[in-house]
Amino acid sequence: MKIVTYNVNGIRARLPRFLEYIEEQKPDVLCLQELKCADESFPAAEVAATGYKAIFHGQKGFNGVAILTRDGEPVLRRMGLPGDPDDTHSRYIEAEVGDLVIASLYLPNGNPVGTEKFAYKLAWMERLREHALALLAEERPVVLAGDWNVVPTDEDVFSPKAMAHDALLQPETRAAYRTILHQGWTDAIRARHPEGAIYTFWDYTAGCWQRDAGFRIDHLLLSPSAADRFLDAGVDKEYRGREKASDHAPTWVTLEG
DNA sequence: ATGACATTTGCAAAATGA
Repeated sequence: MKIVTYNVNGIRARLPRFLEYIEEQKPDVLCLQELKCADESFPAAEVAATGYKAIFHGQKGFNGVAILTRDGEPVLRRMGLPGDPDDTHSRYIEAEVGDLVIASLYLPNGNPVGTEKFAYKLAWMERLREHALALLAEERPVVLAGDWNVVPTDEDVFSPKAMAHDALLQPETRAAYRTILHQGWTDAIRARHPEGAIYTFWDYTAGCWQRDAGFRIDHLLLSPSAADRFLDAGVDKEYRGREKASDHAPTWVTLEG
């Protein structure tokens, strides 16, 4: 089965791209981020017409996450991470999909470094660390899919020097990501492509797409029993070059079963 | 770089992104 994470940068602005992606790739599970719409503005009728079933956690203007399934339907487990009842951002949704647990997450960007936005990013990652540990304790196949807003290593960005001051590359950001990984998760893209650059995001500005100045920030983390079923992983890069594309490309893993 | 470009809100220009 093909499980995809796709930061759409506005579900309504991206509707033609989103619908053609479903039509062409027919993913079993599609995790979306940056819906940028309130729940009442979610294009439910257009999604229903595809035959996919969706659960979503929207927010007016920014954020917003969803999980869509081709067969059956996602059964909601939680919206929002535990650990901060005052957090109003719609950045996490988790569901049962068949025998899998699947999360669609949109980790805070955190720029600029040294502000409360960066502190919020690190605090959110600490809450994710705790929740990820609880998920592992269930000893089930789990996929943590999303826009992590983390460049794990210098190999994962076109210019570590140019981006050295960015929140996505900070040592604290990378340490927090590694701490989660080392709980026992498998980074599916790196497992399949152990060497070299493989990007999932290209900024709209400065001709970044045209000169392949990208970042690897969309990740699919597999629990041990999900990793046992690992088949393949990749980036549907071609979609980034289409008309009115998102600045992210769909990023995927295939699992047995 | 208070930058580039894109999206949303709301109807101008600010917020957000990475």
